[in-house]
Amino acid sequence: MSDPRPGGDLNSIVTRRLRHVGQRFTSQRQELVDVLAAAPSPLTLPQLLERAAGLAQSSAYRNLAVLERAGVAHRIVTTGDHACWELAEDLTEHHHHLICSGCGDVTDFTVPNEVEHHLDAALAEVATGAGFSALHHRLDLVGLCARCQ
Amino acid sequence: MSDPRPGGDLNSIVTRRLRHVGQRFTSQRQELVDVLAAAPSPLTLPQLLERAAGLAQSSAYRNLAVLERAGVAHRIVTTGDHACWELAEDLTEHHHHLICSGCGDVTDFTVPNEVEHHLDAALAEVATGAGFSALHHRLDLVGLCARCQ
DNA sequence: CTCAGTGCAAAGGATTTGCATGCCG
DNA sequence: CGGCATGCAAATCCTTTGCACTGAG
Repeated sequence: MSDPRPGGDLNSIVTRRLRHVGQRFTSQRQELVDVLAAAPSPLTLPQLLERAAGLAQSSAYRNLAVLERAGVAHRIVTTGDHACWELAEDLTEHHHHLICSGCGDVTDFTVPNEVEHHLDAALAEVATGAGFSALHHRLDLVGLCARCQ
Repeated sequence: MSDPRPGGDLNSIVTRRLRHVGQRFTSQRQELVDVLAAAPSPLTLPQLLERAAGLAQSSAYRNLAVLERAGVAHRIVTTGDHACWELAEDLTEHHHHLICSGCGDVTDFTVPNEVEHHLDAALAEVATGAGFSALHHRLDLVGLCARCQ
């Protein structure tokens, strides 16, 4: 909704990241980013195609893959048939997902900073102990949404 | 490794749960459960087939689906090609996953009770606020394992 | 004898890829 | 011009399903 970041800034960040992996910021990629930025929740490929008219399915997949390699988009695997896509977390803000096991819908949520900090500290410890270099964590709440109960 | 639950007990729990959904505890299902119980981490279907010799692929998929419906096994979707399977959480103990984005390997880990409690409390609050009836949460740490760094 | 369970082979379906064309730089 | 980007159609590959057979109760 109320995005703290001016629209032009997002574009230049995306441009930079794409260039960093040797890719251009084409109009199709622009449209995908716009649609993802406008959505309140991650979108499946069919949902993306609905909102971004005129994109070929294969090109959408290809461009999403490019955006993911560039660190602009992020793919979420669900139990549903399709994967979901959202903007990379550092382009939005750290959040988590409510996943409805009834209808497969995904909704964003956040937890208090204090909880996040506890979590981060604990995870950092685990990662170190396992010789694991952590990139990010993922916290989902699985259950039934209001409509599916 | 050192399982606090006597082997026979697991069997009778599984038998009961299967019966509850009108299914038998066949030798193939027994073998799947055994393999899952012996594994230190979730297994993909190919890994399951390696360890449980002589199972037809389709039967393995079918039986895993049955075990999942019975609440005995749990399917984990990863970014990798195959889904992973593990025993239901109430048959093991609450844990989380280290997911290597290099090789796709999944390793179990736990966090201190105190952190879990903070988390549970915060999640319960979120769920209530969203009219969401939570079943369970999922916390994964994504990064590179020791071998892939 | 009956019916769930099983194996094989074929179907399904999301995602990927090959190839010819269009367009930006 | 050269090479990336795109669209279409075909290929991939995990997973599911149809069908005939086997085995437990």
